[in-house]
Amino acid sequence: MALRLFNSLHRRVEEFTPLFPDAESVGFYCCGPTVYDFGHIGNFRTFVFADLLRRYLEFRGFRVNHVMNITDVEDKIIRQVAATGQSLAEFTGQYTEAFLADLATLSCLKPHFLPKATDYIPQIIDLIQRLEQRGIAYRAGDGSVYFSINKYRACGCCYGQLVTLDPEAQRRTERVSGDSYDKDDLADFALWKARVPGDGVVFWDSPWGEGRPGWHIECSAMSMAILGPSFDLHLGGEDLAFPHHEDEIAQSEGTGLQQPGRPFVKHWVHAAHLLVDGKKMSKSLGNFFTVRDLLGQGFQGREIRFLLISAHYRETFNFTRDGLEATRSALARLDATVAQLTERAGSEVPETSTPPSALEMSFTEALDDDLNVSKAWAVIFDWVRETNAALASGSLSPSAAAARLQSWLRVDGVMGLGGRPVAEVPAAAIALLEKRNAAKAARDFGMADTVRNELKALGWTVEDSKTGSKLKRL
RNA sequence: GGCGGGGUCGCCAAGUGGUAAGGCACGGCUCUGCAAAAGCUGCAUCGUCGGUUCGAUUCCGACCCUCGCCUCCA
Repeated sequence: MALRLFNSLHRRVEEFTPLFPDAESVGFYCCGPTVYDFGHIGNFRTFVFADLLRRYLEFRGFRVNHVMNITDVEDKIIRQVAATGQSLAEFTGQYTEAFLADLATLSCLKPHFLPKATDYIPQIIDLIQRLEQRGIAYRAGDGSVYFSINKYRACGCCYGQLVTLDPEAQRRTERVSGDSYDKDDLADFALWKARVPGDGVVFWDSPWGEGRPGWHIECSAMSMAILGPSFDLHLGGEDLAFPHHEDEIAQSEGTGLQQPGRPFVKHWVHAAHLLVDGKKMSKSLGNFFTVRDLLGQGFQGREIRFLLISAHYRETFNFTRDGLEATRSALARLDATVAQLTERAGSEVPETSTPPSALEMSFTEALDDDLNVSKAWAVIFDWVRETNAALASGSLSPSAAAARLQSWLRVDGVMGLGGRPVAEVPAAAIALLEKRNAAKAARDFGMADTVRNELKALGWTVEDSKTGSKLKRL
C-alpha cells in the first residue's frame, strides 16, 4: 500500500509519488500566516494538519523539505504600521515570534524554511519581469502591474485548474463592481501595486516605480526560489484555493520556468475550516480563540493539537469547549496506558529495529487512506484497551512492554502528542499519602478518606492497587 | 445566482449494497474498605419522500436543512 491523498487539482484521491523520484527530498510548501495579529486556532488547524502530513511523509520514509512563508507585507499590516508608528519589521516581528511560539506550543515541527515576503522582493520583481516579457503582465494607468488572464490563456495555459469558474455566472458584488480599477479585465489581479499615500513608508523601488508586491506573487516567488519551479506538495486552507492558489499557478506557470510537461505543483492539498457554533471561525466574525486564549483557560497545547487532528482534514470541524474538555479525558486514558507501559518496561530496551507492530501496520493503513485520522484514532484506542487488559492481567513481560512502548512512540512521532509533562509531587502531598497509608493499614477508613479529600484539594488523586497507592495529578 | 462540502447514538466522528468503527458522556457488572483506574457489558436502523435491487444508511431522483468559496481570509 502507498499513501493516497486527495488532490484538489483533479478532485480525487491519488497515490502520492514524488515528482522527481531521484530527488533527495519532497518539496512541501504550506501557505503561512499573515502576521498582523495573533493567529486563531482556525488558522492553526491548517498548520497542524501540515505538520501531521509532513510527519507522516517522514514516517513513510520520505525526506521532506518543509517551507512555510510568513506574509509580512499586506494591506492590514500597512494600515497597522501607519496607525502604530512602528516600523514594518518591528510590527510584523512581534507577531512572527508569537506565531512561532504558538506553533511550538502545538508541537509542530519547525518548517525547514520560513521565508518572509519582504526578503524576496528581488525574486518577486524578477518573476513579474518575466511575465511582462512574455506579454502576460501589463502596466495599467494607475502605475500598477496586473496579470492578464486572457493573455495567459492565449498562451495555451489553463486558468481555472483548482475551481471551475464561469466568469459570466459570477455574482458581481458591490465591492468588486464598485471599485475603480484600471485593469483590462475585472478578473485580472495585481502583481505589483503602485505606491499610494496610504502606504506610508512601506514601499520598494522597482522597474515600475515605487510600490509593493501583490499578495499572490509572493508565494510564487518564495516557493520557487526555495523548492524550484516544480515541486511536490502545496497546502493551504480551503479558502485559499481561489483566488490565491489559482493565481499562484497562473503566475508560476506563466513564467514558463517549468520543464515541459512539469506542473508548478503536482499535488494540491486543502484543509477545511474550523467552525464555531456552526459558523466559520474568523477574525471578522469575532468568533475565534487564539492559542493563548485557550492556554489562559488552562488547556494544554497537546490537548488543542489532539482536538485539531481528531477529525479528517477535508471535513469542516466544529470547535467547542466541550470537545476540548472531552479531549482531556481521552488523552488522560492514553497517557495512563503509556505511563504503565513505561513502568512495566523498566530498563528493558527493545532493539531499535523491531519490525512494525500490529498497531503500526493498522495505523499506517489508516493514514495511507487520505490521512484518515478517525480510523487511526480507532486503531490507537483499540490498542489502548488491549494493552490495558494485558497490563491488568499481568501477562505483559517487561520486554513485551518495551516493544509496545516503542511501537507507540513511533506512532506518536506522527501524532506528536508527546507525554504529559511530569509534575513534581510536592512534599506535602507525599506526607499526606503516607498518612493515608498508615490510616488504611490501621483500618481507619474515616481518616483515610479525610486525607484523600485533603489531597484532592491539593490537586492530587489517589489510585489504590495491589502493589500500593499512587498519586496522580488531577 | 454559479461552484463545492455536509446532514450517522446526548455530543464529536469513521464507514459500508447484506442491518453501523472509535472517542467523550451515561447505565450495569467485576475489582475495591469505599472510591478511582482498568476490564467486561448496555445504549443508533444512518435528514425527508420516492425509485433501482433479493436486499440501501451506502446507488439514482426530488425535496428540506446547513456550511464554505465566488471579496481580504488558514
